[in-house]
Amino acid sequence: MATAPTKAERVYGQLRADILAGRHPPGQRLRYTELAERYDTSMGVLREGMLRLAEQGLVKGEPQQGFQVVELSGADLRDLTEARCELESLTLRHALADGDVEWESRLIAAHHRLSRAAELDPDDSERLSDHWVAAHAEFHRTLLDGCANQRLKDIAGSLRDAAELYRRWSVPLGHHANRDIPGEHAEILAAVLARDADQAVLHLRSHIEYTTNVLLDSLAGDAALSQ
Amino acid sequence: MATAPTKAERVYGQLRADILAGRHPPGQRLRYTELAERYDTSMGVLREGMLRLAEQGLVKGEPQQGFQVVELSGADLRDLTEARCELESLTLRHALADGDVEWESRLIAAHHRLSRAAELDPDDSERLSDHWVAAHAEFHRTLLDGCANQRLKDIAGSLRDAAELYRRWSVPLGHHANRDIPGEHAEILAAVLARDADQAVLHLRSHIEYTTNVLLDSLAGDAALSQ
DNA sequence: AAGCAAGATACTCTCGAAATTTCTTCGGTA
DNA sequence: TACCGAAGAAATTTCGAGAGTATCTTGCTT
Repeated sequence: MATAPTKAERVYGQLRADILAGRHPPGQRLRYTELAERYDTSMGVLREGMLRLAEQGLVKGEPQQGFQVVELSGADLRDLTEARCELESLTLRHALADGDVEWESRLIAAHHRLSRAAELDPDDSERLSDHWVAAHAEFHRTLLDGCANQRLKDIAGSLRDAAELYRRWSVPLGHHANRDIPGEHAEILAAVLARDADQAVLHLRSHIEYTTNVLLDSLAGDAALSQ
Repeated sequence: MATAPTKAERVYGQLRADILAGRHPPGQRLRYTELAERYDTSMGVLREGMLRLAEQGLVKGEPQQGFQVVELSGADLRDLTEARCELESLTLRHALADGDVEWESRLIAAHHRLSRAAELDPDDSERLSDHWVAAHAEFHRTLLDGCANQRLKDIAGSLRDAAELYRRWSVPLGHHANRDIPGEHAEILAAVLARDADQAVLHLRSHIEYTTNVLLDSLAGDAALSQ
């Protein structure tokens, strides 16, 4: 059959993508009967997927009360940002130490694709375009990809996914900030190509923290996400 | 019923504990029919547990070929150790910055319990005693527990679990090394109580790396684990 | 010896029953 | 009348067994 990847895998992937893309809002209860119809599958397969996502921290599950998408909170965002800054800095330093010309080439390519992608959704100028989001994720993934330590890369990746939820739900409120995101990416790239680790880490950290500060500002007025 | 925690939870916990304790050797295939009898449950709940463990990286699963305990390799141990050194150092610094007297007290208590625990199994002097292993894990967990950032603590904890597998399977080969483990713990504790971050991190790193070097030496002769 | 087919084995998925939680209704009391 | 609590009903989650499907093994043919 053409079903080489198992059905559980497909459902898991769709559920994960839908959460990350914001099609299941934070805090929303994930009921089996609803989702079983949406993803055309049975409860068992759904349960497997939700258990996996719970293990990743993308959904939260209590013993006899089902699952729900994790809630967003300013306190967690601060923790998350701190962890990301530390982990991405660390991994980037390793990438600069380990990465070869092949890696540099892929990074330049990813940067070029990102720089040519339209940032805002053509249909809804209040939201980021899916294409740009994908290109952005790919640039940052490639940035750390030079690191030879797979575990560090995996951890940084999972933290980045967690941050994606915050970005999806808060950016529309803060994108007006007068900010040169393409310029920030260019600075990171230039420092990497110059093999200047300190400078590269500095730019990467402020890139990460800038986004968080914008989000925290926009969250500040939102009681549901306070503290 | 007295079964407040769900059955899937119980089976998952037992399976995880059995793997960590070495009752399922690395590389061993985990067949449903065997385990269903061992844990007195059905295939469905077993599958859920294995999927969760796969997400953690404790078992490996291919689409239509079931699951098996992860293989050990020197290369992965090096990556793991590097990651642990970085993460535990980082988290320990945060703990020293955030931790209060309550934390210090718990750490002293954990250290005392560890220092009074018998290191070797009374029945089998080639293996570490379960009691000592538990006390050791608790000391290291408490050491990082002062850190206010839950995400950093979780990551450090999961890396520590992964390392536990290596310890379980390699220590019998290397415990002859002339090493003062209680002294190493005491040095870490003293530096923490003196609030000397640099010194504490230094001792912690060498504590972690020492164990790995012993393991790598013992793995070197074992072809199955090379590279 | 290599290739192929049939049987055996193992994994994946669905369906339905059991157990638990949550919601609703009803009666009592201040 | 408003509020609190208990009992029953409904909804939801969890668990288990069997059908379906893929992979591996065995033995035969070329």
